[in-house]
Amino acid sequence: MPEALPSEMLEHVAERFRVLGDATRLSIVSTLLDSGEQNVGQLVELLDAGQANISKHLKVLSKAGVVTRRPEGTSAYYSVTDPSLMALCSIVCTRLREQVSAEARNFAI
Amino acid sequence: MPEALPSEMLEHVAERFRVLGDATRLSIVSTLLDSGEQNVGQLVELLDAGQANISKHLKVLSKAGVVTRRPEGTSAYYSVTDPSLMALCSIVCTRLREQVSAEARNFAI
DNA sequence: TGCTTTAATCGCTTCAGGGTCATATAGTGT
DNA sequence: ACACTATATGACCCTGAAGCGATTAAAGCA
Repeated sequence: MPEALPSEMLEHVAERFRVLGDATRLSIVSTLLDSGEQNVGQLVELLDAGQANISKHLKVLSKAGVVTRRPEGTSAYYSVTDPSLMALCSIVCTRLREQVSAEARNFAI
Repeated sequence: MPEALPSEMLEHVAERFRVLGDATRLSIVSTLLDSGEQNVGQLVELLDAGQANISKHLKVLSKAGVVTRRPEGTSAYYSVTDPSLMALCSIVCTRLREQVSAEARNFAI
């Protein structure tokens, strides 16, 4: 019987969750999912953040294989390529909503 | 049309991922999933970690609603109560394996 | 009322990583 | 070659959190 979480993978799985555990990075992937491929400048403007900051986060995301970089001229276009991302986020969102409503029920008691 | 990741939830979703983004915490939930409910002392022994450390992580996990605490005598028994946990971990594991094999293919080319 | 056991908390140190500014690098056009 | 633009990187500061030892708190028992 397979373990729920193989011990050799623990650190890797944690690392993946850590990549997603930052609001700025989530806002980047959210933007890419909503509006499709964007270059760094566009993301900087849309998210109202520092250029260096966005670049760094994009590096983290691309190193993790969440996004892919497509250079074009002096620009770099990024898009989400991780097919599991939507599922992960949607599971977490659903769970969070469940917890909120469960808490509301407890409060009512 | 709903956004992939509602902006009001960004920080909450990130926080949830952050809770799972630690190898020690993952080893705790992994143990609880494999062996069922355990008290703090048992976890300390199984994971060969400091008691204060485990207690702190359990607090984080229980605050996030991932595990539940059941006091009994001077002990405290914890178990996983988040139904989404398995799905999350299994998605990440699968994705990681995909990436590894994809990398292996690229290397072969 | 102590005494023991178990867990939670406090104080502390250390380190990873997020943010920013400044600089380097790379591509484009003149 | 030079200037201009877009992105990446380096240096730095600073906060958050992990880990540890010591202490406290709570439950059970003599």
